[in-house]
Amino acid sequence: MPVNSFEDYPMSWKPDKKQLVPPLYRSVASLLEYDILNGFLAPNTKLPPQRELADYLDINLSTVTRAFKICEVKGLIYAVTGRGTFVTPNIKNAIFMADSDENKNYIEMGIIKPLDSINSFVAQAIKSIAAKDYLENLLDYRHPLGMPYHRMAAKKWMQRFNMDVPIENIAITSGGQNSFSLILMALFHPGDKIAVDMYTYPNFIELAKILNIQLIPIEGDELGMKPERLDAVCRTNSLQGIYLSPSCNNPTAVTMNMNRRKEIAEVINKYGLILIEDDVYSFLAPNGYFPISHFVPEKFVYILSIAKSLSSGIRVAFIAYANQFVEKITYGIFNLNVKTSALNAEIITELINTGAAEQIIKKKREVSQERNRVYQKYFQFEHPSENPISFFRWLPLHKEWQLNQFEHVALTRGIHVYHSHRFLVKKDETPQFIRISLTSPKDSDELEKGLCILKRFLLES
Amino acid sequence: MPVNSFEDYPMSWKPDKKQLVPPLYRSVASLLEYDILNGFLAPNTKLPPQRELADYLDINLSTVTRAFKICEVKGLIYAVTGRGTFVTPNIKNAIFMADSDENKNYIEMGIIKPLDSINSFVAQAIKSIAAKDYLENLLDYRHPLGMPYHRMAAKKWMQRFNMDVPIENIAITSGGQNSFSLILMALFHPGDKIAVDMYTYPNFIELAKILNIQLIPIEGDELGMKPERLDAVCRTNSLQGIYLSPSCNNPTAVTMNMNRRKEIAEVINKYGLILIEDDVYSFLAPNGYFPISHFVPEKFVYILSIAKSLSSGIRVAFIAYANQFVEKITYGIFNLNVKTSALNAEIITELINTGAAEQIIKKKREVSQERNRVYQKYFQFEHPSENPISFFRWLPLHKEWQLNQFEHVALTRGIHVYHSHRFLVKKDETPQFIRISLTSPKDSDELEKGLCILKRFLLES
DNA sequence: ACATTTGTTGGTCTACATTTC
DNA sequence: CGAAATGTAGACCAACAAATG
Repeated sequence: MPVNSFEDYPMSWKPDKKQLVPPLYRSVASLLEYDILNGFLAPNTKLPPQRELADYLDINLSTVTRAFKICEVKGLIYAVTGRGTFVTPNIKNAIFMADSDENKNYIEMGIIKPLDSINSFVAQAIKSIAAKDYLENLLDYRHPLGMPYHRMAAKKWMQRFNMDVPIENIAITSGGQNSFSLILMALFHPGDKIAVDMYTYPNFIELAKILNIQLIPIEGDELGMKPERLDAVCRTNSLQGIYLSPSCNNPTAVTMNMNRRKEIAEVINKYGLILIEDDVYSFLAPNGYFPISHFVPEKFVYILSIAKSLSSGIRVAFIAYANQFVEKITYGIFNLNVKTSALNAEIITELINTGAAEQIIKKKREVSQERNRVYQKYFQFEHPSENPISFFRWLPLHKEWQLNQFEHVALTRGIHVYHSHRFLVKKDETPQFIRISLTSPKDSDELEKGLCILKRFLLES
Repeated sequence: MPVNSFEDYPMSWKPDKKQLVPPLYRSVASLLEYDILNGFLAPNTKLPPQRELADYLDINLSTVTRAFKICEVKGLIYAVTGRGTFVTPNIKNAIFMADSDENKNYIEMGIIKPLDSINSFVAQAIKSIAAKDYLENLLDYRHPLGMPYHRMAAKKWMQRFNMDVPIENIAITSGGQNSFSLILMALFHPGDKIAVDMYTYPNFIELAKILNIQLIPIEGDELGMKPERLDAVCRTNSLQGIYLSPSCNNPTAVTMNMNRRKEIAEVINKYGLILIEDDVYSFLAPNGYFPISHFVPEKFVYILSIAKSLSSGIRVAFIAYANQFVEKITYGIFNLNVKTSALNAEIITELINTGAAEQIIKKKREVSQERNRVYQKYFQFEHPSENPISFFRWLPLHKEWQLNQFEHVALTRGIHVYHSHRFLVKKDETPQFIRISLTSPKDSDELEKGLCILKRFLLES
């Protein structure tokens, strides 16, 4: 029996008690789902406390908890102990190129284009491969992890960035994002927890969400993630992995120095975490740096996408991994993709073996350096461990904004940029930033025009 | 307090009660996991009944249930109501090409090779594309779902098989398996249930296992899955989807006739299931057949891989889907792969638009027909709805075998074939079969040699 | 600083479904 | 065929933990 009458009590959601059929918790969940999906409950609505609902419906508290859990897993609501349960605002923060981006009337400084236009080597490589007589060898089912010759090229390219592993521990995948999918599926389970930087690559965040893997943001300082914070979190939570991009963290542009890498590696080893090291920006890092994976020999997965460095459209990445993951990753590749097209791997192999790859990254570093020089005419670097030739910059925002509001107003001014909330696992009101892509404008002039608009906009607002 | 003393009671697993720390259920689960992973509990060991363990450990029955559930989700054990709980034998049934398959001393009739060797058109297409001046347009980040021109080709190719949808409902993916991953990730949740044929494509089974999606096998007859059985299962269970391959079911080679397709579609619509239609063998089906998707316009996903029909190594598939899935699938592609290489899509587009694709499948149908003629010299078709030009055949086995035992003995005789247990969701002792690939032997002579060995082997054993 | 609000977690009980004998 | 064995599912309660004011 309900203790009180709720007739004139203002509850934000009043499910019809008569509609409840066993199993109760599922019944409640589907009523809630229905009301959210049909717009009867607006985004951000605070739902009644679980106890109150339980009382109103004359069922047990934990029955309501379970019902809410179902909706939370589906992403319909989110709950905060002590504060309450809320309807999720339907925002997708992941960053991808839309199809309709062709004839835009703004300057692109949001997504990070990889300076593909300065690069005619790839088309050249395709032509030279097409002329070869072993073409048909590239067109069958064999070598799901990559042909030995391609894995040799991958090894060589990794060595270029101070990562040295035998080809038995290397596989070819269909790009960086595909590698993340593979690793999260093959080495983790739903419900597992992975440590990430406070500000993290949004596409990794969204992927983890889809796979029900929980990300735990760890505070950092100017040098990146703080080892003592990581240690503290590991001590009280059971984490399974950690995702890092130490060459040039996206979005903060921080390059982690060798000392910090070693400290972080120590904590990783101490708690037996699986390290997922994303080294897509390795070609922008100082030459002598070793990957963190180097110091975590038992539990690393190292991902070297070539999307930013060599070619974005070919969809190839190289991954290297510790011995104990060989079987699971092999099986994961079978199950996720079967294999990556050997033709695509051959193209990248050609670039690496002819030395074209080296020329491409040399040129990209030069152009990016030039773009950063332009940036410094308008804004300054914040601290010395920011990567000086990063493709993007991270600028503190001094006024408080809503994500959508800020990005929208910027667009009406003629520039596309991203607000820091896209990069947060939990959208809190920490200090705000914007990420500015320097490589997406057509040329330095367009970049300068964009930065000029931005500077004026920030001064006015 | 335990009711009995278990000192001299023969329990197959006796965890140390003193090692239990709260939370109890997790503690029990990790003790069990430890003992399985370290070999103290052999595969197929029957664990003590949950009640007995609970009594022995002096904890509640459902605490043990929960502990076992954790291990079951991890795939360490499996439970059957009424029979007991058992340690999972560590068998991977998925079928993939191993790297070491080059110089084998047996005739390959296990995996299904797609007659790639009769096909030099693909290399030709690559050469012609390499010569084109728009090559660089294929090499960037744009058009994550596929360039409009490529989706037009996909539409055209689908129309060839009586599937007609606008290009807004079509996307290019990185092959059939990649499409399954995409669909299971984007449209389903862990714990969801999907109906499948009693005998199902093993790589779909393994993928579902990784993603914690439960497959429910439905009985069939000579025409494929029985509509009344599907209806009965849907009435008592809440299913979310169904996976079918009606053009030529793998492994049974059954082609579903139009009448059965409509009956199945009716049940699918009645219960609002999501249809996953795998039409990789459409090019082997009679010309006038409509896909089941045609009759499920609100809830279909139709997958047209070109791995068997046009080229296995290029890693491209076309998918078409109902309007309501457009957003989720688009977002899923972003998160899983970002995009599929436009170069690869261009190659297939070229094949389709030049008419080479049509020639390839014509030739493959002829060769497959010839191979089936050879097969009929040794064995007969079982019933009229088996696809007469299937790349593989499904042969009843009259003696009872263990999967590994049978395949191993066949190998020592010089032939590689697959036992029906690989295709079962639950390995029961139903009537047994073997799947024989007709297209993997080099030529008809080698096939004949293989069939000869097989026939002798089956007669002797 | 502490009591209050609110969500989370673990353990228990009971009814039920499936398989076996 | 029906009783016994065995696993499953739903609901409830109590202790706990995090946020709030």
